Amino acid sequence: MTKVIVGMSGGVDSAVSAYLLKKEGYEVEGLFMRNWDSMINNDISGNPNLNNYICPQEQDYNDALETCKILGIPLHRIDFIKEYWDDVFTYFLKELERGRTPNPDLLCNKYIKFDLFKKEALKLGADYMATGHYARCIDNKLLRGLDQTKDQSYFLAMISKEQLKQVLFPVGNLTKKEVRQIAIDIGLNVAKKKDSTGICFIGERNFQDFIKNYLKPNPGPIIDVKTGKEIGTHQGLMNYTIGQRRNVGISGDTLRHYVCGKDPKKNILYVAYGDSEYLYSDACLLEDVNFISDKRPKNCTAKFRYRGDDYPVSLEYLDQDHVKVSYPEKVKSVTPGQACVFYDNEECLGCGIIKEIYKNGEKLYYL
RNA sequence: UGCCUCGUAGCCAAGUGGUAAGGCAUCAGACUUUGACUCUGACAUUCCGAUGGUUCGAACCCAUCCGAGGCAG
Repeated sequence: MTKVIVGMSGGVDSAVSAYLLKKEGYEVEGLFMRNWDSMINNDISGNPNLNNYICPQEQDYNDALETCKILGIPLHRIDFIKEYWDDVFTYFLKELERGRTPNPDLLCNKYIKFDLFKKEALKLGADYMATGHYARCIDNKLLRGLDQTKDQSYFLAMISKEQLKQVLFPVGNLTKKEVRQIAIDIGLNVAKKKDSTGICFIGERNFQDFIKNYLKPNPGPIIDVKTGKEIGTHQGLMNYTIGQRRNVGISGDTLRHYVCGKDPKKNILYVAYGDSEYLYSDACLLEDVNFISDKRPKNCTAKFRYRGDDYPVSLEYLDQDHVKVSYPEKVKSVTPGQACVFYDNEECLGCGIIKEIYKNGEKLYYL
Protein backbone atom coordinates (compact mmCIF):
# COMPACT_ATOMS: atom_id res chain seq x y z
CA MET A 1 0.00 0.00 0.00
CA THR A 2 1.30 3.43 -0.91
CA LYS A 3 1.89 5.55 2.13
CA VAL A 4 1.42 9.30 2.26
CA ILE A 5 2.40 11.61 5.10
CA VAL A 6 0.25 14.75 5.14
CA GLY A 7 1.44 17.95 6.71
CA MET A 8 -1.39 18.67 9.11
CA SER A 9 -1.58 22.31 10.08
CA GLY A 10 -4.79 22.18 12.02
CA GLY A 11 -6.58 23.97 9.20
CA VAL A 12 -9.26 22.91 6.79
CA ASP A 13 -7.07 22.54 3.68
CA SER A 14 -4.71 19.93 5.08
CA ALA A 15 -7.60 18.16 6.77
CA VAL A 16 -9.48 17.76 3.50
CA SER A 17 -6.23 16.78 1.79
CA ALA A 18 -5.82 13.89 4.19
CA TYR A 19 -9.44 12.89 3.71
CA LEU A 20 -9.16 12.89 -0.09
CA LEU A 21 -5.99 10.79 -0.05
CA LYS A 22 -7.52 8.26 2.26
CA LYS A 23 -10.58 8.10 0.05
CA GLU A 24 -8.33 7.40 -2.93
CA GLY A 25 -6.91 4.40 -1.12
CA TYR A 26 -3.60 5.63 0.19
CA GLU A 27 -2.33 4.71 3.60
CA VAL A 28 -2.45 8.11 5.24
CA GLU A 29 -0.74 9.46 8.33
CA GLY A 30 -0.52 13.02 9.57
CA LEU A 31 2.56 14.93 10.65
CA PHE A 32 2.16 18.15 12.59
CA MET A 33 4.97 20.66 12.71
CA ARG A 34 5.59 23.37 15.20
CA ASN A 35 8.24 25.88 14.14
CA TRP A 36 7.65 28.90 16.32
CA ASP A 37 7.58 29.37 20.07
CA SER A 38 6.80 32.88 21.25
CA MET A 39 8.62 32.40 24.54
CA ILE A 40 11.79 30.86 23.13
CA ASN A 41 11.82 33.37 20.27
CA ASN A 42 11.13 36.43 22.42
CA ASP A 43 7.96 37.19 20.44
CA ILE A 44 6.48 39.50 23.05
CA SER A 45 5.76 43.00 21.74
CA GLY A 46 2.87 43.02 19.28
CA ASN A 47 1.82 39.46 20.13
CA PRO A 48 -1.98 39.35 20.60
CA ASN A 49 -1.95 35.83 22.06
CA LEU A 50 0.32 36.21 25.08
CA ASN A 51 -2.51 36.02 27.57
CA ASN A 52 -4.29 33.15 25.90
CA TYR A 53 -4.78 30.08 28.03
CA ILE A 54 -3.41 28.01 25.15
CA CYS A 55 -1.10 29.34 22.47
CA PRO A 56 -2.33 29.25 18.85
CA GLN A 57 0.26 26.67 17.79
CA GLU A 58 -0.95 24.22 20.42
CA GLN A 59 -4.56 24.97 19.56
CA ASP A 60 -3.72 24.09 15.96
CA TYR A 61 -2.17 20.85 17.17
CA ASN A 62 -5.31 20.02 19.11
CA ASP A 63 -7.41 20.76 16.02
CA ALA A 64 -5.18 18.50 13.96
CA LEU A 65 -5.47 15.76 16.57
CA GLU A 66 -9.25 16.04 16.50
CA THR A 67 -9.28 15.95 12.70
CA CYS A 68 -7.10 12.85 12.58
CA LYS A 69 -9.33 11.19 15.11
CA ILE A 70 -12.34 11.84 12.88
CA LEU A 71 -10.47 10.58 9.82
CA GLY A 72 -9.12 7.60 11.69
CA ILE A 73 -5.45 8.24 10.97
CA PRO A 74 -2.45 8.56 13.29
CA LEU A 75 -0.82 11.95 13.89
CA HIS A 76 2.90 12.37 14.37
CA ARG A 77 4.52 15.54 15.49
CA ILE A 78 7.88 17.23 15.07
CA ASP A 79 9.23 20.63 16.06
CA PHE A 80 11.67 22.60 13.91
CA ILE A 81 11.81 25.70 16.06
CA LYS A 82 15.58 26.08 15.99
CA GLU A 83 15.83 25.19 12.31
CA TYR A 84 13.11 27.70 11.40
CA TRP A 85 14.98 30.38 13.31
CA ASP A 86 18.32 29.55 11.72
CA ASP A 87 17.21 28.93 8.15
CA VAL A 88 14.25 31.28 7.74
CA PHE A 89 13.92 33.90 10.43
CA THR A 90 17.59 34.88 10.51
CA TYR A 91 17.43 35.57 6.78
CA PHE A 92 14.23 37.51 7.32
CA LEU A 93 15.89 39.80 9.86
CA LYS A 94 19.05 40.23 7.77
CA GLU A 95 17.02 41.32 4.79
CA LEU A 96 15.08 43.83 6.86
CA GLU A 97 18.34 45.28 8.12
CA ARG A 98 19.38 45.78 4.52
CA GLY A 99 16.23 47.81 3.94
CA ARG A 100 14.61 45.11 1.83
CA THR A 101 11.20 43.44 2.06
CA PRO A 102 11.73 39.68 2.47
CA ASN A 103 9.09 37.02 2.08
CA PRO A 104 9.94 34.36 4.66
CA ASP A 105 7.28 31.94 3.47
CA LEU A 106 9.20 31.09 0.30
CA LEU A 107 12.21 30.11 2.39
CA CYS A 108 10.01 28.23 4.82
CA ASN A 109 8.88 26.03 1.96
CA LYS A 110 12.40 25.61 0.64
CA TYR A 111 14.14 24.81 3.91
CA ILE A 112 11.43 23.48 6.19
CA LYS A 113 8.36 22.01 4.51
CA PHE A 114 9.98 20.57 1.40
CA ASP A 115 13.28 19.68 3.04
CA LEU A 116 13.26 18.86 6.75
CA PHE A 117 9.61 17.91 6.81
CA LYS A 118 9.96 15.78 3.71
CA LYS A 119 12.98 13.97 5.13
CA GLU A 120 11.01 13.27 8.30
CA ALA A 121 8.10 11.97 6.25
CA LEU A 122 10.38 9.63 4.33
CA LYS A 123 11.89 8.50 7.58
CA LEU A 124 8.39 7.58 8.70
CA GLY A 125 8.15 5.31 5.68
CA ALA A 126 6.24 7.57 3.32
CA ASP A 127 6.24 7.11 -0.42
CA TYR A 128 4.81 10.61 -0.81
CA MET A 129 4.32 13.71 1.21
CA ALA A 130 1.27 15.95 0.83
CA THR A 131 0.30 19.47 1.88
CA GLY A 132 -2.82 21.58 1.68
CA HIS A 133 -1.31 24.07 -0.76
CA TYR A 134 -3.48 25.44 -3.53
CA ALA A 135 -1.14 24.34 -6.30
CA ARG A 136 -0.87 21.39 -8.62
CA CYS A 137 1.96 19.05 -9.43
CA ILE A 138 1.63 17.21 -12.72
CA ASP A 139 4.49 15.35 -14.41
CA ASN A 140 6.86 16.93 -11.92
CA LYS A 141 5.72 20.35 -13.10
CA LEU A 142 4.43 22.92 -10.64
CA LEU A 143 1.12 24.44 -11.73
CA ARG A 144 -1.04 27.14 -10.27
CA GLY A 145 -3.91 26.09 -8.05
CA LEU A 146 -7.14 25.75 -9.98
CA ASP A 147 -8.78 28.29 -7.68
CA GLN A 148 -7.13 31.41 -9.05
CA THR A 149 -8.14 33.43 -5.99
CA LYS A 150 -6.34 31.06 -3.62
CA ASP A 151 -3.38 30.01 -5.78
CA GLN A 152 -0.28 29.54 -3.61
CA SER A 153 2.26 28.52 -6.22
CA TYR A 154 3.99 31.85 -5.61
CA PHE A 155 5.18 30.59 -2.23
CA LEU A 156 6.55 27.41 -3.77
CA ALA A 157 8.63 29.03 -6.47
CA MET A 158 11.91 28.71 -4.59
CA ILE A 159 11.94 24.94 -4.27
CA SER A 160 13.82 22.68 -6.67
CA LYS A 161 12.59 20.17 -9.18
CA GLU A 162 14.05 17.47 -6.96
CA GLN A 163 12.09 18.70 -3.95
CA LEU A 164 8.88 18.53 -5.95
CA LYS A 165 9.23 14.78 -6.46
CA GLN A 166 7.05 12.55 -4.29
CA VAL A 167 4.84 15.55 -3.48
CA LEU A 168 1.03 15.69 -3.68
CA PHE A 169 -1.30 18.67 -3.46
CA PRO A 170 -4.74 17.09 -3.07
CA VAL A 171 -6.74 20.35 -2.94
CA GLY A 172 -4.91 21.96 -5.85
CA ASN A 173 -7.66 21.17 -8.32
CA LEU A 174 -10.47 22.26 -6.02
CA THR A 175 -11.79 25.65 -5.07
CA LYS A 176 -11.73 26.86 -1.51
CA LYS A 177 -15.50 26.73 -1.54
CA GLU A 178 -15.47 23.08 -2.57
CA VAL A 179 -12.91 22.25 0.10
CA ARG A 180 -15.03 23.79 2.80
CA GLN A 181 -18.11 21.98 1.53
CA ILE A 182 -16.30 18.65 1.71
CA ALA A 183 -15.21 19.48 5.24
CA ILE A 184 -18.80 20.24 6.19
CA ASP A 185 -20.14 17.11 4.47
CA ILE A 186 -17.82 14.78 6.38
CA GLY A 187 -18.26 16.63 9.64
CA LEU A 188 -14.75 17.96 10.15
CA ASN A 189 -14.15 20.03 13.25
CA VAL A 190 -12.23 22.65 11.28
CA ALA A 191 -14.78 23.05 8.47
CA LYS A 192 -15.46 26.65 9.38
CA LYS A 193 -12.12 27.58 10.87
CA LYS A 194 -10.92 30.94 9.60
CA ASP A 195 -8.17 30.91 6.98
CA SER A 196 -4.80 31.53 8.56
CA THR A 197 -2.93 34.69 7.69
CA GLY A 198 0.36 36.29 8.60
CA ILE A 199 3.78 34.67 8.34
CA CYS A 200 3.34 30.91 8.14
CA PHE A 201 3.83 29.30 11.58
CA ILE A 202 3.96 32.69 13.29
CA GLY A 203 0.59 34.25 12.53
CA GLU A 204 -0.94 37.70 12.60
CA ARG A 205 1.20 40.36 14.19
CA ASN A 206 1.36 44.12 14.36
CA PHE A 207 4.43 44.31 12.17
CA GLN A 208 6.12 47.32 13.74
CA ASP A 209 5.66 45.96 17.25
CA PHE A 210 6.73 42.47 16.21
CA ILE A 211 9.97 43.68 14.65
CA LYS A 212 10.83 45.71 17.75
CA ASN A 213 11.51 42.39 19.46
CA TYR A 214 14.46 41.76 17.17
CA LEU A 215 15.70 44.96 15.55
CA LYS A 216 16.43 48.33 17.12
CA PRO A 217 14.49 51.16 15.48
CA ASN A 218 16.71 53.79 13.93
CA PRO A 219 14.66 56.93 13.13
CA GLY A 220 15.65 59.15 10.22
CA PRO A 221 14.34 61.66 7.72
CA ILE A 222 11.40 61.21 5.37
CA ILE A 223 12.12 62.98 2.09
CA ASP A 224 9.70 63.97 -0.65
CA VAL A 225 11.34 62.30 -3.63
CA LYS A 226 10.09 65.00 -5.99
CA THR A 227 11.22 68.12 -4.12
CA GLY A 228 14.04 66.63 -2.07
CA LYS A 229 12.63 68.31 1.00
CA GLU A 230 12.48 66.69 4.40
CA ILE A 231 8.84 66.36 5.43
CA GLY A 232 8.93 64.12 8.46
CA THR A 233 10.67 61.47 10.53
CA HIS A 234 10.45 57.72 10.03
CA GLN A 235 10.67 55.13 12.79
CA GLY A 236 13.30 52.90 11.18
CA LEU A 237 13.50 51.77 7.57
CA MET A 238 12.59 48.17 8.39
CA ASN A 239 9.06 49.32 9.24
CA TYR A 240 8.21 50.26 5.68
CA THR A 241 7.82 48.54 2.34
CA ILE A 242 7.61 50.04 -1.14
CA GLY A 243 4.09 51.15 -2.01
CA GLN A 244 3.08 51.40 1.63
CA ARG A 245 0.77 54.22 2.71
CA ARG A 246 -0.26 53.37 6.26
CA ASN A 247 1.80 54.13 9.33
CA VAL A 248 3.96 56.71 7.64
CA GLY A 249 2.07 59.60 9.20
CA ILE A 250 2.52 62.33 6.59
CA SER A 251 -0.60 64.50 6.69
CA GLY A 252 -1.82 67.82 5.39
CA ASP A 253 -1.80 67.16 1.66
CA THR A 254 -4.86 66.48 -0.44
CA LEU A 255 -3.15 63.41 -1.98
CA ARG A 256 -2.21 60.21 -0.27
CA HIS A 257 1.48 59.53 0.10
CA TYR A 258 3.28 56.28 -0.60
CA VAL A 259 6.70 54.95 0.29
CA CYS A 260 8.60 54.85 -3.00
CA GLY A 261 12.15 54.15 -1.86
CA LYS A 262 14.78 53.80 0.83
CA ASP A 263 18.43 54.68 1.20
CA PRO A 264 19.82 52.37 3.91
CA LYS A 265 23.23 54.07 3.91
CA LYS A 266 21.80 57.52 4.60
CA ASN A 267 18.82 56.10 6.51
CA ILE A 268 16.38 58.01 4.27
CA LEU A 269 12.80 57.07 3.53
CA TYR A 270 11.51 58.45 0.22
CA VAL A 271 7.82 59.11 -0.34
CA ALA A 272 5.82 60.21 -3.37
CA TYR A 273 2.38 61.77 -3.56
CA GLY A 274 -0.59 60.21 -5.34
CA ASP A 275 -0.30 57.82 -8.26
CA SER A 276 3.23 59.04 -8.84
CA GLU A 277 5.60 58.13 -11.65
CA TYR A 278 8.20 57.46 -8.96
CA LEU A 279 6.30 54.31 -7.97
CA TYR A 280 6.60 52.74 -11.42
CA SER A 281 9.48 50.88 -13.02
CA ASP A 282 10.01 49.00 -16.30
CA ALA A 283 12.77 46.53 -15.45
CA CYS A 284 14.49 44.85 -12.55
CA LEU A 285 17.49 42.65 -11.81
CA LEU A 286 16.96 39.37 -9.98
CA GLU A 287 19.45 37.42 -7.90
CA ASP A 288 19.35 33.93 -6.40
CA VAL A 289 17.39 32.76 -9.42
CA ASN A 290 15.81 29.32 -9.13
CA PHE A 291 14.13 27.31 -11.85
CA ILE A 292 11.81 24.42 -11.20
CA SER A 293 11.14 23.98 -14.88
CA ASP A 294 13.66 23.30 -17.64
CA LYS A 295 12.00 25.96 -19.74
CA ARG A 296 13.89 29.21 -20.27
CA PRO A 297 11.46 31.35 -22.20
CA LYS A 298 12.33 34.76 -23.56
CA ASN A 299 8.80 35.92 -22.86
CA CYS A 300 6.41 34.84 -20.15
CA THR A 301 4.43 36.41 -17.31
CA ALA A 302 5.51 37.22 -13.78
CA LYS A 303 4.12 38.14 -10.39
CA PHE A 304 6.12 40.63 -8.35
CA ARG A 305 4.20 40.07 -5.15
CA TYR A 306 1.86 37.44 -3.77
CA ARG A 307 -1.66 38.31 -4.89
CA GLY A 308 -0.21 40.74 -7.38
CA ASP A 309 -1.31 40.63 -11.00
CA ASP A 310 0.42 38.69 -13.73
CA TYR A 311 2.42 40.96 -16.00
CA PRO A 312 3.89 40.10 -19.38
CA VAL A 313 7.67 40.19 -19.09
CA SER A 314 10.74 39.38 -21.14
CA LEU A 315 13.71 37.67 -19.53
CA GLU A 316 17.41 38.14 -20.18
CA TYR A 317 19.53 35.36 -18.71
CA LEU A 318 22.73 36.97 -17.42
CA ASP A 319 24.29 34.03 -15.59
CA GLN A 320 23.28 31.08 -13.42
CA ASP A 321 21.96 33.28 -10.61
CA HIS A 322 20.89 36.47 -12.35
CA VAL A 323 18.07 37.41 -14.66
CA LYS A 324 17.07 40.81 -15.98
CA VAL A 325 13.30 41.19 -16.20
CA SER A 326 11.76 43.80 -18.50
CA TYR A 327 8.16 44.97 -18.44
CA PRO A 328 7.74 47.98 -20.73
CA GLU A 329 4.11 48.37 -19.66
CA LYS A 330 5.50 49.48 -16.28
CA VAL A 331 4.63 47.97 -12.91
CA LYS A 332 3.88 49.72 -9.64
CA SER A 333 5.77 49.16 -6.39
CA VAL A 334 8.23 46.49 -7.50
CA THR A 335 10.08 45.89 -4.24
CA PRO A 336 13.66 44.74 -3.53
CA GLY A 337 13.69 41.53 -1.49
CA GLN A 338 10.37 40.26 -2.81
CA ALA A 339 10.23 37.27 -5.14
CA CYS A 340 9.52 37.72 -8.83
CA VAL A 341 7.83 34.47 -9.87
CA PHE A 342 7.71 33.37 -13.53
CA TYR A 343 4.75 31.66 -15.15
CA ASP A 344 4.19 30.03 -18.52
CA ASN A 345 0.42 30.12 -18.52
CA GLU A 346 -0.48 27.65 -15.74
CA GLU A 347 3.05 26.45 -15.05
CA CYS A 348 5.14 28.08 -12.35
CA LEU A 349 8.65 28.10 -13.78
CA GLY A 350 10.66 29.49 -10.91
CA CYS A 351 11.66 32.79 -9.39
CA GLY A 352 14.36 35.22 -8.39
CA ILE A 353 14.77 37.75 -5.61
CA ILE A 354 14.37 41.35 -6.74
CA LYS A 355 17.66 43.16 -6.29
CA GLU A 356 17.67 46.35 -8.36
CA ILE A 357 14.94 48.41 -10.00
CA TYR A 358 15.25 50.23 -13.33
CA LYS A 359 13.35 52.74 -15.42
CA ASN A 360 14.29 54.01 -18.86
CA GLY A 361 17.57 52.14 -18.65
CA GLU A 362 18.64 53.79 -15.40
CA LYS A 363 18.87 52.16 -11.99
CA LEU A 364 16.55 54.06 -9.67
CA TYR A 365 18.65 55.79 -7.03
CA TYR A 366 15.90 55.76 -4.44
CA LEU A 367 15.36 52.02 -4.51
C1' U B 1 5.93 101.65 17.86
C1' G B 2 2.32 102.42 13.49
C1' C B 3 -0.35 99.85 9.67
C1' C B 4 -2.05 95.16 7.27
C1' U B 5 -3.39 89.97 7.09
C1' C B 6 -4.64 85.82 9.75
C1' G B 7 -5.98 82.30 14.05
C1' U B 8 -11.92 76.35 12.20
C1' A B 9 -10.72 68.77 14.81
C1' G B 10 -3.68 65.73 14.88
C1' C B 11 -2.47 68.30 9.85
C1' C B 12 -4.29 71.00 5.33
C1' A B 13 -8.71 73.47 4.40
C1' A B 14 -14.26 75.19 2.89
C1' G B 15 -17.76 78.11 5.13
C1' U B 16 -18.61 85.81 5.88
C1' G B 17 -25.65 86.10 9.99
C1' G B 18 -29.42 80.86 10.34
C1' U B 19 -27.51 76.69 13.31
C1' A B 20 -19.61 73.35 11.32
C1' A B 21 -17.96 70.70 3.50
C1' G B 22 -13.94 67.99 1.95
C1' G B 23 -8.98 65.94 1.91
C1' C B 24 -4.75 63.91 4.63
C1' A B 25 -3.49 61.35 9.01
C1' U B 26 -5.47 58.05 12.69
C1' C B 27 -8.57 54.01 14.47
C1' A B 28 -11.85 49.70 13.50
C1' G B 29 -13.50 46.07 10.05
C1' A B 30 -13.30 43.38 5.05
C1' C B 31 -9.61 41.18 1.94
C1' U B 32 -4.94 38.12 2.68
C1' U B 33 -0.39 31.77 4.57
C1' U B 34 5.03 37.83 3.39
C1' G B 35 4.58 44.40 6.16
C1' A B 36 1.03 45.79 1.74
C1' C B 37 -2.12 48.04 -2.01
C1' U B 38 -7.61 48.36 -2.27
C1' C B 39 -12.47 48.58 -0.16
C1' U B 40 -16.08 49.72 3.93
C1' G B 41 -17.08 52.26 8.47
C1' A B 42 -15.86 55.75 12.55
C1' C B 43 -13.76 60.52 13.48
C1' A B 44 -15.20 69.00 15.97
C1' U B 45 -23.40 66.58 19.30
C1' U B 46 -23.33 72.94 21.31
C1' C B 47 -18.22 73.98 18.90
C1' C B 48 -14.89 77.57 15.08
C1' G B 49 -7.83 81.67 19.67
C1' A B 50 -10.04 84.27 24.51
C1' U B 51 -13.57 87.62 26.80
C1' G B 52 -17.54 90.80 26.27
C1' G B 53 -21.29 93.17 22.95
C1' U B 54 -25.06 93.79 18.70
C1' U B 55 -29.03 90.32 16.98
C1' C B 56 -34.84 86.25 17.38
C1' G B 57 -30.28 83.86 15.98
C1' A B 58 -23.08 84.56 14.77
C1' A B 59 -17.47 80.70 13.32
C1' C B 60 -19.09 84.60 10.28
C1' C B 61 -20.82 92.02 12.53
C1' C B 62 -18.42 95.34 16.67
C1' A B 63 -14.78 96.06 20.92
C1' U B 64 -10.74 94.53 23.77
C1' C B 65 -7.04 90.95 24.78
C1' C B 66 -3.75 86.80 23.44
C1' G B 67 -1.06 84.49 19.45
C1' A B 68 1.22 83.85 14.22
C1' G B 69 3.04 86.20 9.93
C1' G B 70 3.98 90.46 6.80
C1' C B 71 4.86 95.71 5.54
C1' A B 72 6.68 100.32 7.54
C1' G B 73 10.65 101.86 10.74
